[in-house]
Amino acid sequence: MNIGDVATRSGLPAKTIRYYEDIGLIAPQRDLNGYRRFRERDLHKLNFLGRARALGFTIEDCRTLLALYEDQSRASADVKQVARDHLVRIETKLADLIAMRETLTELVDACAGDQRPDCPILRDLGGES
Amino acid sequence: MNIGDVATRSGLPAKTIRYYEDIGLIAPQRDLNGYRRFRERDLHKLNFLGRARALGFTIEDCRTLLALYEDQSRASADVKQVARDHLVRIETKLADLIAMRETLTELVDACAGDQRPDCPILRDLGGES
DNA sequence: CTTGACCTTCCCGTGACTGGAAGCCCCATC
DNA sequence: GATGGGGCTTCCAGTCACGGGAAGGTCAAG
Repeated sequence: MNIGDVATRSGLPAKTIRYYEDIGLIAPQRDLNGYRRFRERDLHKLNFLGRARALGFTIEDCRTLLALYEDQSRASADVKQVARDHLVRIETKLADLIAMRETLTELVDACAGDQRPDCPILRDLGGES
Repeated sequence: MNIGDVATRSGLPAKTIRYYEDIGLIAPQRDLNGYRRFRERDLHKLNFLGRARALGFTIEDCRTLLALYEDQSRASADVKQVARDHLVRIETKLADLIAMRETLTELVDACAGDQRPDCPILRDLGGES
């Protein structure tokens, strides 16, 4: 398979796949003409990466997870720890976003949204609450 | 006031304040020695920016909001639109994060987290659901 | 006069890509 | 055999909102 094929089959942009090779997540072979040659194993890794990224894992998390995936003597505790740490990051972000949403919703609701200049949103941002 | 003073009083790092000048959000005067000289008005703007950023508005949003703030003939509808657009972005991110949290929570709960290699998290990422 | 805290500019790095330019390679068609 | 078009390659630059750190000027205190 060439890069275009794995791009289609993995759903990842070719650019991203090249990037993943750059940073050492995958190591496809090369044809004589310099083209990357992907095997099923590479495609499988890319799918793994796509799913992990979709769950919000960082690239470094992905590197760790991929190593654990390929390590038959891993302890599931190590995998679980990576996932749990990530879950904590997600919870933190969620809390931040929920707080923002609450404040913003209040402000938006309080704003008339007409032609007049008077605006509770700007009053709040300006510190004149 | 020098930059250190406004940094303390606004809660923004000096680096950030210089950056805001770079991109034209503020325009403090200069002393003869080249030091930035901030007046109350500048500090007020920085507080405005700090609050807007804390609500997750992008820098470009902040630029728009600041312009509206200083425009006495603004329509509150314009402010409201910026806020509402931002709210939509937040809702989208929230939905994404909540979906991630759900999947991750399920996977973490299903993982024994012991010394054995068997792991539902890796099975899922590997596509062997 | 020296010390140390401040200030200045400048450049590089972050994360995870994305866009684009310049240039091969391969296959099909005329 | 020329040509056209699509796919592949590398490399460079940009994104967003700063942060780190170097090299050097400035200022007030002791």
